[in-house]
Amino acid sequence: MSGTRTRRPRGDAQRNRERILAAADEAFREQGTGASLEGIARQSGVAIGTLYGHFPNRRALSAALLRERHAALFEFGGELPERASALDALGEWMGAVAVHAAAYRGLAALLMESLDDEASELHEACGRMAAITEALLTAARETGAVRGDVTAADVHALMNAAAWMREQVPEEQAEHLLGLLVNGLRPGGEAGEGRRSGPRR
Amino acid sequence: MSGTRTRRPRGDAQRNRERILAAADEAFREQGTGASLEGIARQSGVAIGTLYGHFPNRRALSAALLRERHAALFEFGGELPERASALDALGEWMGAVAVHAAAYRGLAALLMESLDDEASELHEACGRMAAITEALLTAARETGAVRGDVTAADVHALMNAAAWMREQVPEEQAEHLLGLLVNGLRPGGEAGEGRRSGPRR
DNA sequence: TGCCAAGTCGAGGGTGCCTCGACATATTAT
DNA sequence: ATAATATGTCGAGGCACCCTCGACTTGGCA
Repeated sequence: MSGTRTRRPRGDAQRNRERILAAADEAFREQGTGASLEGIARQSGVAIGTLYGHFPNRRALSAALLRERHAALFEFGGELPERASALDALGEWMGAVAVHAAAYRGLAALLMESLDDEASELHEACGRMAAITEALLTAARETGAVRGDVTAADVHALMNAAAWMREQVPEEQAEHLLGLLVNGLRPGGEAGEGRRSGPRR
Repeated sequence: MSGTRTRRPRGDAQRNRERILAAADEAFREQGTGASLEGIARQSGVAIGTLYGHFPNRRALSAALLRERHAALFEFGGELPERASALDALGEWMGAVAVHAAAYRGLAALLMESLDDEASELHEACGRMAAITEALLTAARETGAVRGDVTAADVHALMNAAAWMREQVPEEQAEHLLGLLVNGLRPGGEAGEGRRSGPRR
């Protein structure tokens, strides 16, 4: 009857894992989530097989890389409701997510598809993001600052679109564009299948 | 002194060119602009070298594929000013471009970077798109329906973001999201560096 | 009919993805 | 210490793709 059912993880494995993560962060930052995994392995001084031993695929690697980052994001999101106006809180949240999702080129697309894909390593994180979005959106809607026909899924898409744009234009313009996106949530030109409607009668 | 300075182009070349374009259209449609060129060559029953003989690179192929499509788009854009409200015209234009840029996954990104890249085969098309955008935007701004701080570059980014989203969500939602984007152009929450400001005055 | 520019071919060198069996070694038990 | 073995590591190898280039073929024309 052994007390420790599993061996302690090997020290070299832990070291390698960390070196791979460091190299991957640098590569993804510079070349996007499509960066060469062989290059990352090379950079970490590890064989390609070792990299795959630690991370079975590209998404697993991204997910590991994003774990802490996500934690910080969620914490920030949790504190937002105490902020000034509900619309401001929502806007800040969208900005934070957009910045986050623009960390690596291609990440926004990854997050976008992971919302519905249960198999994705990023699915859980997306779920938590969605919950925060939902809460902030509901609060904003209740103050009448946001159109009634805007869903959390819409906001998710818009945040990621903001991140996508951030990959393509200078930061200053990206900031401005985010302002336009948030502005679009406000009541005004309800598309409307027939009825014109105001947010809540 | 020959009258015809150049030989008539060979018939087989013309035929091959067309078969390549047809295969490329199908492949891009299904797999995005990143589809395998070797696969396209295979599909057209042509050797890979032949494909490269006709189109020196992927962008040239996309550009050829888009030429007619672009012509139709520009014509539509030219007629728009005669439409109802200036804001509606702008909205319709944005929708048309978004649909266009979502024809192939990845095209929106291509169009985005081609606006500034003079070397791109798509640069000219982007320029014409920008001119139309500019005209419609100016008209809309003059009616006071659009915020003063919105530039044509902003609209370009937004249209392509709409296309990007269209690649990721169901069509119906995409349509709705476009409505939100257009709504964001309207006066209301001018970002403002410090001053809160009203739209004009 | 025959010349030859225009077009076609596909091997080949480079890169990347991912798998898998052989091999190495850190940890634990003796 | 030493051996036993679970845990890691290695990198060749099969496959796909990109793109180039020299050898070859063929359609248009005189």
